Amino acid sequence: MHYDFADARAASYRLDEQVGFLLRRASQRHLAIFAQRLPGLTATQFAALAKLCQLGPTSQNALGRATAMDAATIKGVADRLRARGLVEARPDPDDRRRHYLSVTDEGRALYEASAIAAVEISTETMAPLSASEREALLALLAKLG
Amino acid sequence: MHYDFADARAASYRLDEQVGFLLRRASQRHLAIFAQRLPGLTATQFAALAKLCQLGPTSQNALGRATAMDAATIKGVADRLRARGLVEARPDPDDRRRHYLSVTDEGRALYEASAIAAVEISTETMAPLSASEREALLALLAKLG
DNA sequence: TCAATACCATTTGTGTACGAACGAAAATGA
DNA sequence: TCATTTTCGTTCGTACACAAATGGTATTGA
Repeated sequence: MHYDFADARAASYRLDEQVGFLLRRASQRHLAIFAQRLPGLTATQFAALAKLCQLGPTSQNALGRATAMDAATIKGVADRLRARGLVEARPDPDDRRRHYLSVTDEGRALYEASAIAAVEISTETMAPLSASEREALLALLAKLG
Repeated sequence: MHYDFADARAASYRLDEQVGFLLRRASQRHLAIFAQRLPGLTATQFAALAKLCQLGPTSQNALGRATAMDAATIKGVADRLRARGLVEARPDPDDRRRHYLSVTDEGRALYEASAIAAVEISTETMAPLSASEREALLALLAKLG
């Protein structure tokens, strides 16, 4: 049997050295920590809530862009936040395509009560890293945006 | 109105500096590149296929552990790989709970034909980074496992 | 004015991803 | 031997994430 380049290539493929795999594992770690520290609110839901608090009334798609979510994704997230009374939607009188989303008092209260935990979740996720390593990781990930 | 610590905290929360958000965005970037370069096979499916090629016949849950997938998740992935004829399942005579998974000839051929692209996807995902930055990122992400 | 274009929200379908619970089967220990 | 515990595969429910298609609305530019 002759030496097969495809075999050599395939044998040398190391899953645990691929970015995609490592990103997936790191995300799993983060989501597990988030669910434990802030149960009842997912990471994406918190991201949307936080952005909406800071931006003020915003259209649904615009909020999606601000939080790196697809139009179809932000819809589901917004629906769940509305169902829980954290966010409310009103039609835009100037543009009948738009639904303005805004945070309710309850939503703002939950956001403010959760902000500390949210930051702690970030540091806990990166707990295996030193302070300078954490900085480096954030800078490197930001470059991939 | 008195100075409110919660307000200050909430105002200083920066979504785009949180690991979770950056990890999500980096994963989106990676998955988009993967889907473009290797259409018809998802990143998770390829990971399972690759591991199974390297491990040889393996039980479903064991393959899940090797690829960092939940038992419920690996089941769906394995089902789709089996439906496409890339993987086949056989009962383990020694342990009647087990289904041994193994790669078909077609599955192995697809894996070997895709291995180059898989590595290129990794480097393309990290294209905005220099060689040393890529090394650093992989090392930092590995520490979070 | 009218047509092309862009944007908004929604729906459908597929594929992860996890928790929780289940029955069957195996391994362990007293 | 018997009871406890663990493992294996499965199912259900919830929540992202994206592609693609739809229909409504606004903007623009000829």
